[in-house]
Amino acid sequence: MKTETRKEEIINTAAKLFKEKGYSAVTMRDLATAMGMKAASLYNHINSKQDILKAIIISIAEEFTNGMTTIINSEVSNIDKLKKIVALHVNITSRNTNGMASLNNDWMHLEDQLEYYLQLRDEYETNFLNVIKKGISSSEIRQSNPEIIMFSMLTTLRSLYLWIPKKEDLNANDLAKSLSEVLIDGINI
Amino acid sequence: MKTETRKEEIINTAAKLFKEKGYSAVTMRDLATAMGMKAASLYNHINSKQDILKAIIISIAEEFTNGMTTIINSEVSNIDKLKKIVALHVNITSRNTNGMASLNNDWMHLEDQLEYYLQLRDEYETNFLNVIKKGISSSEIRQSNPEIIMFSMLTTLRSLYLWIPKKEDLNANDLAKSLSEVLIDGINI
DNA sequence: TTACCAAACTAACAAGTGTTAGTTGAAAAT
DNA sequence: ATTTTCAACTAACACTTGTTAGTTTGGTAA
Repeated sequence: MKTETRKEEIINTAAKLFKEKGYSAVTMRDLATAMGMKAASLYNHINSKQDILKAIIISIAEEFTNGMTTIINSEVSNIDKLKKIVALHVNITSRNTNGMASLNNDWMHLEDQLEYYLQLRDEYETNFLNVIKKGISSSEIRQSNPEIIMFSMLTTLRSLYLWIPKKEDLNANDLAKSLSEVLIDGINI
Repeated sequence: MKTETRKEEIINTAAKLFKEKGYSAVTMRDLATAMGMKAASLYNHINSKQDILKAIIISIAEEFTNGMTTIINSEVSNIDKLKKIVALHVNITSRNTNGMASLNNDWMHLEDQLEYYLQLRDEYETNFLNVIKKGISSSEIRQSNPEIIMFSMLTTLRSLYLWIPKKEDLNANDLAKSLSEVLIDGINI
């Protein structure tokens, strides 16, 4: 019950392949080859291809939900909440760039868990938008279309998985700081 | 030779399906059903599934290349060049949101044309980055990491295909203006 | 030793894949 | 009136897909 390493190895390898070609284009034989085994052997560890995708995406989505809840409930300014959101994305993405690719690109291939995923995403975006709206109301944030601000921030943050692996020299803290500078100080009053 | 409408219908329908599920997950039978015909009949109009993807992606990529060339050669400030780049994305994306989805998500499934596509993308990003760097040198743009600025702008612009269809009420000019406000006035000095 | 168990294997399946060949009926061109 | 062209069709192909069943192997516990 403690060392589920083989299963996790498979899931991590799958995430890497999914990042390169997408869920649908990766076959169980591709995955098996990458693991150095035969396709049928994978089923000693996992139940189905779909279960792999579920394991990758849902755990990350829940990390975001939990992170957002903590931020929402923290007693700081709305600008500082936005900075925490930036750091949350940098943090989660740094630890699992491959998984983030699946979350971004293959969520629609979720079957049983699709509805749940969409619910989490919806709530997340609602919370995000509320921080921005409150920031505008309280004059922390420049008067501007809050949806465009969120869209701009969120798409940038969602694309971090593409960018972080190319900039290994930049550590997470520095990146979060630079990103906040570009994303937030721009809209800051 | 003038009215290639049937072929174009197939390509546009394919782009719509590719947007929803991705190139690999869309079968020729899916496409045929969406067109109201049998899979084999598609081949009276197109050569292969791969050719459809090529037709979708390469034409858009070349539009971007041409647009960027015009902008680079125009005699305006670097900030105004950035605003023109924003407008270029809004314009191309508005006219073909489905195709933009394929360009963003399925370019890696290009076969013969993959190298060519990557070359166009590389050049585009180099030009984009140069405008930002020059803008910083000439003190039009706030001193900041030019790559992060480009990354932030480009990922937002590349995600427009997700956003434009949801905001039909906003016309292209207004959207370009609002986006420039958020993306550029933030970094503007 | 014996029994057990995790984790690999081979073989096979039914269904689905992109694509080709050849055919048909209707419309357009001659 | 005849031929050609267009755009659909049926049938089939060779291959790939996710997955299951049953077997083998090597190490660990009894």
